Order: sequence, then structure tokens, then C-alpha cells
Amino acid sequence: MSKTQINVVNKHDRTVVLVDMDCFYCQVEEKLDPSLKGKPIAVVQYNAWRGGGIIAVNYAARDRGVTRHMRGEEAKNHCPEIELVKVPSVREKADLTKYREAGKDVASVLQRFTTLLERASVDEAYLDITENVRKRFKEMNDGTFVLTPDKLTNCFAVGYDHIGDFVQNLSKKVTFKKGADKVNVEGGGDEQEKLFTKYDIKLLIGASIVNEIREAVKKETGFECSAGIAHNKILAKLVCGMNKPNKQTVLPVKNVSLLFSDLPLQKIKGLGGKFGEDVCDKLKIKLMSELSSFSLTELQRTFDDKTGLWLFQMAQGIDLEAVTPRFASKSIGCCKKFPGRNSIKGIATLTHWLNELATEIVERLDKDEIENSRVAKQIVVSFTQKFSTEEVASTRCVPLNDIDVEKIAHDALDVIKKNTDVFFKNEQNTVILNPITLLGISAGKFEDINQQKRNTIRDLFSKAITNESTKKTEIDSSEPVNGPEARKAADSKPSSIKSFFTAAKDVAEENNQKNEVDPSIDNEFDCNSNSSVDMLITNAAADLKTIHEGDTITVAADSPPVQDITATEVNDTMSTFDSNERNERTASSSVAFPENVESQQPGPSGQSDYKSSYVEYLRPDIPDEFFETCSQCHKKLLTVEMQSHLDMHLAFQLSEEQRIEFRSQLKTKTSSASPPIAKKAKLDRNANLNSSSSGGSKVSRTTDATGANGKGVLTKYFVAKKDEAPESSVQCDECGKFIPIEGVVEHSDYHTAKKLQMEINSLNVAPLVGSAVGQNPKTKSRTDPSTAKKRSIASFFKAAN
DNA sequence: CATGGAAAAGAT
DNA sequence: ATCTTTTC
Repeated sequence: MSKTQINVVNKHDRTVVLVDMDCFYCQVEEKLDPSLKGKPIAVVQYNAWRGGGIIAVNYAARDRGVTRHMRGEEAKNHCPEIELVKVPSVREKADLTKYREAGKDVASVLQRFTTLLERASVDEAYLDITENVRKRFKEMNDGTFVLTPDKLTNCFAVGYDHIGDFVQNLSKKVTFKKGADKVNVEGGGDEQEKLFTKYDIKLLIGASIVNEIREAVKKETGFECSAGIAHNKILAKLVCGMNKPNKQTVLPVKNVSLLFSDLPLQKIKGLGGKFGEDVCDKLKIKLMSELSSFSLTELQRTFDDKTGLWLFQMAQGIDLEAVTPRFASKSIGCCKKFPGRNSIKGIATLTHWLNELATEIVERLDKDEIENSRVAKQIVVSFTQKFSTEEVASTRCVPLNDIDVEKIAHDALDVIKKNTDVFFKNEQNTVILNPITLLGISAGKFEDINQQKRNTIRDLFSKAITNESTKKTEIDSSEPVNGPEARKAADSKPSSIKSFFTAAKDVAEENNQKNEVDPSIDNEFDCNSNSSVDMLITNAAADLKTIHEGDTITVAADSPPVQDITATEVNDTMSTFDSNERNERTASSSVAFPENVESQQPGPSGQSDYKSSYVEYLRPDIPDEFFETCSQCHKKLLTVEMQSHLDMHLAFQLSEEQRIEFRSQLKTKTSSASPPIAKKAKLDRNANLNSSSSGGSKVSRTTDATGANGKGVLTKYFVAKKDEAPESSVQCDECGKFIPIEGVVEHSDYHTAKKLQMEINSLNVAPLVGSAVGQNPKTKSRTDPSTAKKRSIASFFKAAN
């Protein structure tokens, strides 16, 4: 961490987890056939040719040198006793259904821990557990949770031989002081280092949560997984692979540079392909550590604006990409290759395979409609043709209105034919001139079923409805559109919903009264801050070195639980957001959550509401004396984070200057003249950061145009909210946010819908399914062992605190 | 002819 | 809308 350290907005605020199932397909097969347990196995598809292609290898077989990328026969050579499990073929095509189902089971368990779950693939998911960490911290202060060594089994910390060393290291630096509003870090070291320590505590607490998550996954699905715990997605992902299987790894902030010091650049997600190679070539480097010796300007000159910034940040371990909640995939597709002699040369063959593919997607779309209350509106047909020596890939889209095999297959054939001037070779129009080597059909552009109903109704009566009712419609539709959540509820169980609302409101009003009697926030700082967390950590550190499975170690029994620690104090202690995102403090005791205010207004979709407010997911409240005013933007900032903030201004200024220069260069050239780089992969991450020029209000006066797009996101970062704390608010038990009393019903609506949807999905609630979508006997009833633990709907609205 | 199938996301 | 890249 030398001079190149430029800190951009809150790089350590979040606690992000990547959960990755260990050799997932193998585990699925082992679960289905327990006799395979303990044996070396590999999952293969199409075992006709050379034993089939291996798509998964369990650890017993890996120990014998078997790897992916081998054919079944080679695997047998390395490990004669290996069991090659064949993935089932349906319609002469590999059928991955059981793995998808198993993946859903796992994700359903994960989803119980946070709604901020993003499925990255069939066996991987990102979780943002920032909020869970905050809650647990509160529990630790309350004495309701004790961080014992057994909560960190199978847990590793990058840079330490043993997780206990990490804990020990932390506990030496951290104490809680009476009346202090935040973690007190002692000893030498600058503010930055103290901040790091604070962030490490979050990671440690996160690790204990992840341990429980993985335990739940194992208990309820039988599957084992590994996890990475860090402050962002890329690091979580990176670190997840470091200890496997059935282990988890946390990445302490200050050890990022240690990790990068010998890390091949290609290991970073997004740099594994041609682009990563290009970066290495152009910069003449191999390791991540070498990347950090380039300035932002250099990187932006060598690549483009966005890419340069991304690389620059990545070199510091910064990745600001949000965990975007998504359970269901955005597209459903299938494809099949027909290599070499297998290429499709006749229309009959083509028709046949299009029908096979169409059959599969229809099957999957039907199921998807029931599970996710949505219908695809578009089909994308992909096909590759052989033109003598060259393979030419094409994709064409066609609108999708009814989910019908014949129709889809026909449309697909149609669009393929239309693609080439001369499609047929012979006069009978039966032989294809350019044989087809790949066929694919994929469905996407999903629309919510309930949303569709609303739309039709609105269309039908558009002339008749008043402005008022239009507004109402939009409010109703403010649920996530892309996500699986928050659907179907209103139509499938209206009466219940209504009673929930009533109950919710009652509870909320009650709670609000309580709230007003509560001691004010300002008084909280007078209460005795306990040292329990410190003790817990210290003791845990000491014990961790010698613990064994099953040991029970009680710590902090001597620290009396402190009752008066409030959420606010916890927030402050964990200081989760950059101060320029904070609200002005108000005289009232309520904490302002502007995103809640926004969410009650008619807006686009719940999804985008979420996205734009995501940076405000946590909104702590901190007394004024901890703030300073930034000389650049005049925003109030945490003193402790001022230096980082100023660095950020500098970074943005630099990036803006680059951009202006780049634009003026562009204008002098003709648009058609594309530099050789143009063909390169341009990884565009962090649109929000890039557009942040508008945030530096001082800097970007000249180029306000960019602001139009980026403003919505950026203002969240840079503009302090003005409105603020509703007089009376109540904390939502679900998400921890403070809801103005008059908005409780709408807010509850959102959670209720989510929960209902989850129940409908994960339990076999036949009546609900039947009434919402046409009865379908094929409806899969996945059993959810968590049923017993599931909370009652009513409890969602239990009074906060 | 040979990992193959699948999905996301960005560029244009 | 189509093509490309990346990843598992």
C-alpha cells in the first residue's frame, strides 16, 4: 500500500460471500446413489466417444490425477476404479435437469439468510450479508450471540496459518471504550489501518455467519460447499477457491496486497480470457501486484476509460459491483453441436432437431412459468453454418407469444432459412447448402404474469381510468420484475394479504408508540458500552489454536449483557457507509432512510428501485463531532475517511480530464476509423463509477451531458439527502430499515409478496399454485426441510426491537 | 469432428 | 438486434 493507493467510495463497506458447491454434479450423483460415496467418480456426458466428456470430478478422483478436460478413457487410465456416471440423455441430448433442481434447492437455503442473493451459475451464488453482520454485531453486544471458536471451524484467513492467528491479531488492536460510538482501535498505525481493523471485524463476524450458512446447506440438502468472504464479489470469488473442499476463506483487508503479490493476473474474474492476456502483453506484467504500479492515467491511456479505471481499482482490490438479487436466470436455453460429419445437411434433420430443442425449452418454460410467475416473450435462435472452411455463427430473434413446440420450431426454421440468400443446395429444397454445426434455442425477455394482467387491464381501460388509479397501478407494479420475488401473491391469496396488511399496520402503530417513548439516540452514547465483543474475540483467539471439533468453549460469561445498546450505536460502531452518503442528522430520534420514502412513490420497477438505492442499504447515524466538511464538495464526511475522500476527488478529476481529452480526440476522427483496440474486449464494469463525473460537481461543469444518465446512481453517492427523518418511523423486522409509519403497509406489501413467493416456490402449496397458473400435474414438489423453522408470516411484522 | 452445454453481460 | 467474450 504505497502511493498508488487511491480509495474510492467505501470499498470495504460490504461483506460479500461467494458460495461455491464442491464438484457439484458429483455430489448430486452421490446423493442420488449413495453407494457412490467415498469412491472416486466423475460425471461424463455422451460416453460414446472415448468414454465421454468429463464435466465434474470428485475429490477422491482428483487425488488420483483425474481432471476435467479429460475423456472418460483417460480418467480410467489414471484411476482404473473410477466410476463414470453418465448424465442422462433425453432426446439424444444431455439433460441437466437434476443439477438445476439441486442448485435451486441449495439456493433456496441460501436465500433464507439474505434476500441479497445473486445466483451466478447452477452451483454458485453471491450473498451480500452486510446486514446480517450488522445484526450479529448487535447480538454480540446484547450478549445473545457469543463468538466461540466452533463458529469458525474449517475457516481460513489469507495470510495466516490459522484462523486463530487472525482473530488474535484483531483482538490485540480492538477495544471497546465506555461511551465510544465505534470500534476503538489502539496502538500505532494510521487511521487507514484502524479502519482496516474495523473492517476485518466485519469479515470475521461474516465468517461466523457463513459457517452457519454452509452448515444449513449441508444439513438441509446434504451438499457441501466452499465459500469466500471478502468486501466485494471478485475478491470473495478469488478467495473461495483457495481452500477446498468444504472450507471457507476470509480475506483480511490488509492482506490483499500479500495475496496479489504472487497472484497471476488471469486468476481474477474477468481477466481469465483474451482480455487478461492482452493486459499482460500490453503492460508486460504477469502478476496482480505488478498492476498496481500503473497510474490511473496510464491504464486509461492503454485501455479505455472504463477499463482503465476498473483495472486501477482492481489492482487495489476494489470492486464496486453490487450483489444484484436474482434467483431465476434471465434466459432459458438449450443448444447442441453437430460437429464435422454430424453437421446437419438435410431439412428433415434440421426440422427434427429444432423440434427436439423446442420441446426442451417448452418443457422448461412451462416449469419456469409456475415457479417464477413469468413468461418469456422472445426466442433467440442460434445456429452455426459451415461455409466451406469457415464456420459462421448467427443469432436471430423472433417474438414469442405462445409456448408451443410446433410454433417455436417452425419460427426457428423460418428465421434460419431467411438468413441466407441461398439456403438449399438442390432443387427439391431438401439439402442444405451450408451444413449446420450448431443449433440453439433460447428464451428470454421474461414478463411477469401479474404484471401482464395489469397491463392488459390497463390497456383495456386506459381511457377510463383516472390519474389516481394510474398511480395506484404503478405502485402495485413496483415489485421486482426480473427477480423471482414479489409476484403472484396478490392474485393467489388476496384475502390473506389483506389481513397481513391490517395486522402489519396494527403492529406498526403499536410499535410507533413504543418508539416515541424510547430513549433518544443522543442519550445512547451515555450508556455503558460493554467490552463483550472484545472479550469474545480475545478468548476465541486464544482458544482457536487448540480447539477441536466438539469442544465447547464459553467465553465472555463475565461480561454482563448490556441492554441499552441500540441499533444506532451498532451502526456507528460498524460504520458501514461513507459519510457523504449519510443523512444530515436531525433533531428527532428517527433515522432517515430516504430509499424508503422513494419506494413509496410511483417508480419504475422494484428492481431498479432496489438497484439505485442499494448503496444506501445501510444508513448509520453518527454524531456531528465525527464529521468534517470536504473542501472540494462541501459535503459532510467522517473525519477518519476524509483522506480517502479527497483521494477520490483526485481520481475522478483525473478520469474526467482523460475523458474530455479522449472525446475531443474522437471528434477529430471519422467515426468509422476504428483503432485496432476497438475489436478488443471492452470490459465495462462499474458504469456508476464511470459516470461519476457528474458527482464531482466542481469538476464536471463542462460535461454535464453524462450526468443525465448517471445522475440517478451518482447522487446516491454524493448528494446528501435533504428531506429526511419522518417524525415517526418503525424498524422493519425483515430488512432493518426504518419505515415511516404511513408507509408501513406498502413496505410490508413488498416483504409479504416476497415471502409468499418463496413459500410457493419451495413448498408444495398446491392450492396456491393451482389458482395462480393453470393446473399442471408436472409441478415439482420439492421438499424443504426448513419448513419447521420457517417463521410465520405474521412475525414478519413483529415490532422492531 | 471432439468438452459441451449453458448463461451473463458488454460492444456495436 | 446481433455478435463477442467470459465463465463454470
